[in-house]
Amino acid sequence: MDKFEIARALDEISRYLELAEPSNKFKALAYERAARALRSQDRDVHDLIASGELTKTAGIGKATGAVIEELARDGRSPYLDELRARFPPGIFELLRVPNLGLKKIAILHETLGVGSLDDLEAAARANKLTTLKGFGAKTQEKILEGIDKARHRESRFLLPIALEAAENVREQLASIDEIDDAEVSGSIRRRLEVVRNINIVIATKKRDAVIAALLRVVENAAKVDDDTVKGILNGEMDVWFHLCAPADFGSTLLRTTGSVEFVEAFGRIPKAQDEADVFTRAKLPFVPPERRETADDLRRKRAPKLVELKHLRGTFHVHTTFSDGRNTVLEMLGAANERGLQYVGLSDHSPAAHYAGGLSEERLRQQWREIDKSLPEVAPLRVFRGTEADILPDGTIDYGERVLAKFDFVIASIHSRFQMSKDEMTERILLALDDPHVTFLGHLTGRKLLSRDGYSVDFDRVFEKAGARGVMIEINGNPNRLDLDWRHVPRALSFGVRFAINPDAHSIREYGALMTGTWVARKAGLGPKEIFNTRDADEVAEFLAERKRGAAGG
DNA sequence: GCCGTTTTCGGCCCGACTGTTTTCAGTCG
Repeated sequence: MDKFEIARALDEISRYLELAEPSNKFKALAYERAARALRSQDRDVHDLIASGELTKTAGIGKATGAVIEELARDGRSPYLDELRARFPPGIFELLRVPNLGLKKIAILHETLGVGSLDDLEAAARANKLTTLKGFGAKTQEKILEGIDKARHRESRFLLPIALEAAENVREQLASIDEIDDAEVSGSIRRRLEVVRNINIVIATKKRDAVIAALLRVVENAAKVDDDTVKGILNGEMDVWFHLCAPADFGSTLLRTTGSVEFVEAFGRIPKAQDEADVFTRAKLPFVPPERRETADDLRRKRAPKLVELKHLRGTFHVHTTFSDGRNTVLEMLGAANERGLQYVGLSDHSPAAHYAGGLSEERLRQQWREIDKSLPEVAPLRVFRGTEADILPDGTIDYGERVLAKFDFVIASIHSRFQMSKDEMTERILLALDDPHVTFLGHLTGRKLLSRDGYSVDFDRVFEKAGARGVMIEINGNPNRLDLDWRHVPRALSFGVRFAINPDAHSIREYGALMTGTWVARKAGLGPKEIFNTRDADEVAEFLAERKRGAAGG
């Protein structure tokens, strides 16, 4: 096992310990810390073990060290196996219920034997929860509502997860000889941030043979009508296959890509093998799939040139192990280099974000030394020193004037007090936008797709101020956030706001959020010129320096 | 379970909020 797999196992032990020994929460915390300590190690875990330095690492002691050694050597830990055996396999699915944490889950399991959403619902409906210590009528009511939310979300999927599943299915189709062509359509092709099912268009001249073959590709496959087969993937995701003749592939692709409103506005769909020809024959300008949501999307006179991943020359909003990232400064910079980026803006958390390991001034200086040390190894990559600084409840920016002036750029984000009223929240953000050190506004609404609504805010007032102050609004590409929502972008544009596509990367892998962020920008109709990080390193450096001078000069 | 030291126990990150209490516990970020 590598360090990340081992760290995941340690996190799992930690979660089980909160259930198994709720009175000793620090034991669980110790395993969590050990996981974190391991992730932030530069060196290979097997080297650390061989040299005897493992347990000298801060946060890793005798017990956690022994578990790490077992996992590294055997790929399993008897201690973890034992813990798993003590609880029902689905017990952590209960965490999907809002406001239900491990402490309460432990009580529910211990006293009522609750081990799944179904168990929990039955217990709540039987009015059994109110009898438990720490639970009351309101909690029981909220849990019942929460179960509904958890179930509702169960059948919806984040775009990258659904896309990957869909592409896997499409690859399997390649082995079916009778299939001439296959393409993913539906909301996945439109790059909608949350989708409910997979749609795949299949071109074939031998319909019956393909239908027979499809029955083996997905579970519970069944013919809906002559052209449609429906099935289930991995026991959770609905898959629809749309069969058509090769000469009809383009038209079927258009029809099943949707949206329903867009297709209705399109009117009669001419037959064509190629989708672009469908538009030509209908005497309509081609509309990229991402832009096919409303009837208006068809009426635009000129299709704008949409931004593409390859246009992004660099990126901002990247975390490292100095705060809550999982890869070191060098690893994050190296990965950016491998992606062919010209520049990276590192931005770890500020002190107010305690839970995320926000950086003190001393830790900042250490990080800057580490950046300097790493630069020769990642040349010619340019590195900008930034921060993701908390917008405090009163609207001031964490760190304060003296420290903020030292950064090349500042991303201002809200990480606390989400439940303020709309007016209070708006005022808070407006005040933050007035701080001359702020370069970007981070994840504007704080939403987490499928788990948490964003806080309420007066968008127009925020856009107006951001436009006036020249503060760019981040399009956070983290698939869980995708915040700013593409639906709000046109309004922001009308106030002169500019954007940056930021990955909010907490690991090397999460640079992938540049792709999802680009999808959002495309859905919003943005071109390369409207995205700050399509500019080259010199332009960006000049812009940031100029802004800094403005902040200093007042 | 880990760590440090005023070495072998006591603290471990913290503040807001909510619902449960009657002074606090669990959850969240």
